[in-house]
Amino acid sequence: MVESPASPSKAPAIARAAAILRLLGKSDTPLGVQAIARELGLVPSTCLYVLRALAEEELIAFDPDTKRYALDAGVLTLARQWLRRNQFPDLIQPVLDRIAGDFGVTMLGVQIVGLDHIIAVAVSRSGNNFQLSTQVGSRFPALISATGRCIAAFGDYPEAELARRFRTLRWDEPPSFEAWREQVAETRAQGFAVDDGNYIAGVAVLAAPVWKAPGKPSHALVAIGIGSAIKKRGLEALGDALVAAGRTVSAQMSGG
Amino acid sequence: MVESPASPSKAPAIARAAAILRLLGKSDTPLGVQAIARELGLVPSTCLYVLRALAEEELIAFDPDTKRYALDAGVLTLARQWLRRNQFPDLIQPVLDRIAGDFGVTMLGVQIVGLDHIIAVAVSRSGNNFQLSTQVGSRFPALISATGRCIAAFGDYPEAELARRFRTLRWDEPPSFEAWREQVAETRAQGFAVDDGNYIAGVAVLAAPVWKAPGKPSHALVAIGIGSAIKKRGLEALGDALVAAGRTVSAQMSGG
DNA sequence: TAAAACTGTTGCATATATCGAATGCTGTTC
DNA sequence: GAACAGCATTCGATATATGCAACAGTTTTA
Repeated sequence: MVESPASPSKAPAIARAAAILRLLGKSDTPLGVQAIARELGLVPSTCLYVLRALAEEELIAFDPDTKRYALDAGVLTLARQWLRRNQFPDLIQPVLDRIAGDFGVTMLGVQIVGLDHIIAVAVSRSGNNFQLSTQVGSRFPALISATGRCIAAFGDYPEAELARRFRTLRWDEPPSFEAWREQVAETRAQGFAVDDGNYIAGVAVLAAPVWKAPGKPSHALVAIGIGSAIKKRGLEALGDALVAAGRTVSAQMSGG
Repeated sequence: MVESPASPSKAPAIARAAAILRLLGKSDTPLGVQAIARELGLVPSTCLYVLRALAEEELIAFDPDTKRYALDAGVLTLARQWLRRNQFPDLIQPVLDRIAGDFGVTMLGVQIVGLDHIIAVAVSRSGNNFQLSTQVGSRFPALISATGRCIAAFGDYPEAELARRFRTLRWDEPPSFEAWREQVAETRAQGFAVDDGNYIAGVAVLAAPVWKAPGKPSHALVAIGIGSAIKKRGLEALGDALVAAGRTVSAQMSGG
C-alpha cells in the first residue's frame, strides 16, 4: 500500500510519516496504532514511534482515552504559511470571482505538480450554480479533463510518457488517444482547452495556462459548468476570458 | 534552535522534518540546504536527505535551477482533510458570523492545545471593524489574553505550572499574577473571561469555553474589538452571548 | 466466569540512517 | 584569468532507529 520509490530514500521515516498523515486525512475516524500499521504495511512498533514523533510536533492529535490518532490543527498552520507566501491565490481570487459571476460557472485556480497531479489552490463558486463542488486542496490527475489538455499542449512532454499516463485516467466518457491528441493540438492553437462532457458527463470544463516562468506552465485557470448552459452563453467568450486572465496573471507573477 | 525533547524521540527524522517545514513556512523566500542546516543546527548531508524525502512526498517544492526549497501545496491537502473531519469550524462559523455582526467585533474559534498554545481554526470579521487581523492557522500562547484566563479557569491545571507559564507571556500591559488569578476566579464565576487592554492596549478580548467532552475545555469562542466600542454596547451582553453560544456548540459537539 | 483475541507497549540484536570529511561545482574576488 | 569561497552533493564508518518477539492490559467470545 505504501509506495516504494525507485532509489530507496535515506530518510524512510519521513515517507512513513507522510503516508500516516495522508491515511489519517483520508480516514473519517481516528485510528489506532495497529490499524495504521496494518493498512500501510508497517511494523507496529515503528509505527508507534513515528506516531509519537508526529504527535510531539502536533501534526497529529493523540487521544489518551481511546488511544487513537487523528490529524491535528498543526497542519492548518503550515497551510496558512504556504498561503501567505504564495501570491497566486491572492492574485487570481478576484479574477476567479469576476469570471464566475460573469459566466455563472465555478472557477478554480490550480497548481500544476509536474505530470503527476494538480492541486486546487483557489475556488470561486457562482451563486446561481448549484454545487459543482471542489475544495481548496483537492487533488486531481494532471492529464484529466481540460487542464490535462492544457498541460499536454504547453508542457512539452515526451509523447510516450503522455500516452502511458493517459491510459491510467478515469473518465465518464473516455476520448480515444487520437481524438485527445487532436484536442491537445487545438488547445495549443487557440490558447485554451475544452473538455465537453468527457470527464464528467454533461459538464463542460475549460482551462487556460498560467506561467510563473518561461517553460512549462505552473498553474491554470479552470472554469466548470453545466455543458448546455455554458454553450448557450458562448464557449468562445468564456475561453477568451480565461486566456486573457491567464496572460494578465502570468505577467504579474513573472514581473513581481 | 531545534528543541530537544525530554525523552529522546525514536524517530528524530520526523522532528527534523517538522522543524524544516516550520522554518520554510516562516521564511519569506525559498532556502538552500546550507541555510536550513545552519539555522536548525543540522548536518548538511542529513538535512539534504530529509529535504529530498519531503520533496518526494510533495510537502516541499524543489527548484532545480536555484537549488532552493519552499513549502509545497501538499500541506494544503492535509489541511483540507483536517477541516473536512472537524465539525468545530463548520459548527461555529454561523455562530461567529452572527455575533460578529450583532456586536461589531472580530470573532475567533480557537482550538486549545494543552497549556502550550491555541490555534485559530475559524474567523469572522465584522465589516465595519477595520482589520484586527488574525488568520486561520495562527498560533498564540495558551495563557495569553482572555482565552488564557478561560483555560486557567476551567482547565484544572496545577498552580505552579500556571505560574511558570505565566511568567513567559508578553503583554502590552502585563497584569500582576495576583490580579490575573483574581480575574481567573471571576472567569470561573461568570462563565466568560475578559481581557481589557492587557494583551493589546486599547483592545478588549472576551472568551468563553467550549467542551467536546467533560474535563478540560477543547475549544473557545473569542471576541476581539476596540475596548471603548465594546464597553459602550455592553460588555456583559457580549459575554453572555459568548457563553450561550459556547453552551450550544458544546452540546452539539458532545452529542453528535 | 474463563479464555481467547485483540490491543498498545517494551527490550534487544542488527540492518541502516546519520554523521563528518572529502569531492566537484559555481560564482566571486583580486 | 587564477585562486578563492561558498555551495550542493557523495561516500564510508559507526552510532542508532528499526524490526521482531515477547509482554501486559482490555474487550469480545465461549
